[in-house]
Amino acid sequence: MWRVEEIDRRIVTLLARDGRMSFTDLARETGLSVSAVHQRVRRLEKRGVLRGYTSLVDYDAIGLPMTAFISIKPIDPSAPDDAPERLKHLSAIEACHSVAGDESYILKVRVSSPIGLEELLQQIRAAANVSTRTTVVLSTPYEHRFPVPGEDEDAEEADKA
Amino acid sequence: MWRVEEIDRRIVTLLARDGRMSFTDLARETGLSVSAVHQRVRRLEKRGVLRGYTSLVDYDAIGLPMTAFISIKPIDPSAPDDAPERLKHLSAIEACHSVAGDESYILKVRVSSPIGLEELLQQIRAAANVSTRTTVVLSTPYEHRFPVPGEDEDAEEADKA
DNA sequence: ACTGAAAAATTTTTGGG
DNA sequence: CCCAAAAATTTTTCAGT
Repeated sequence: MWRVEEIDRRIVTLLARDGRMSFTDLARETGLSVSAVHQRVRRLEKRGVLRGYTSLVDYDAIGLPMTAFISIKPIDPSAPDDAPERLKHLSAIEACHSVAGDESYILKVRVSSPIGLEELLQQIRAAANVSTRTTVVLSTPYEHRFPVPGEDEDAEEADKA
Repeated sequence: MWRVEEIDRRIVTLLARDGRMSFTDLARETGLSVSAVHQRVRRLEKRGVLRGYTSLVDYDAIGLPMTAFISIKPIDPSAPDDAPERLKHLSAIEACHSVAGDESYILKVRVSSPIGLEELLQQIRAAANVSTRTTVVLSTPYEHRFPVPGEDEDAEEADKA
């Protein structure tokens, strides 16, 4: 896998901060011409570095105020593990991560109420033949931040002297 | 909190699927005029239902191929709990959720390597005076899906007869 | 790869029902 | 809250370096 270079990285960062930023603004921020950034963005899209764009939604406002993480474990460990396939019709599941550790997947889900969560858990257990462990989210101080590679280094000016 | 009505919900869903969809396309999909959808989108933004827009990034390509969930617990339970504040300067932390259960927060992080994760854990423990429990993500079958309220009901045509 | 500029399309404003 | 149309801006294409 190749390394995304400086100016492309800047474009990706800007679009992560504002997915609708115009090419005009991207050009101004990067010092390139409009057509140059345009070309770069299209290339980043084609190469899959930019996978798409989305809006950030207030889930309280649309009637899904409850978030939870559900860890799942197969009841029959010898059965083929196709849980993601079996669960993907459940639209409440925002994400599905395969993980190391005692359980096999972590799901992030959004539901309308405790009863909605209960029903979802039943559907998950039935669909994938798994046991579940649920962690309810109480609040979310922050989310959807953009991790920048090499930003958290401790001693950045060590080799200046 | 008021209820987002049908057509606004459709707009939100469309923009969740494609955050750069044009007003022209939104108008066609909703059957409204361009200015009507424009007005509605601006209102949804002002009311905070649409919180913003972002690009979906391939973290492998930008040098952050490793994802993990880190659960944290205060070492001194009597100290004031300002962990989110103390941690938010760490850009590797994509999200911070306060949760019910044995631990107090779940962090989602992106790092470049196992060593990067080790260093991040040290920084987290030092900055927030917490113990950590880490679950490494092996792969992500899906992510960033948009949960649609009322999509997972089992018996939808029960009261038709 | 980048630039500048023309052409095409979209966004935003305006005026009015 | 809705539409239609004008005005402003952006996106997209393209010839040239």
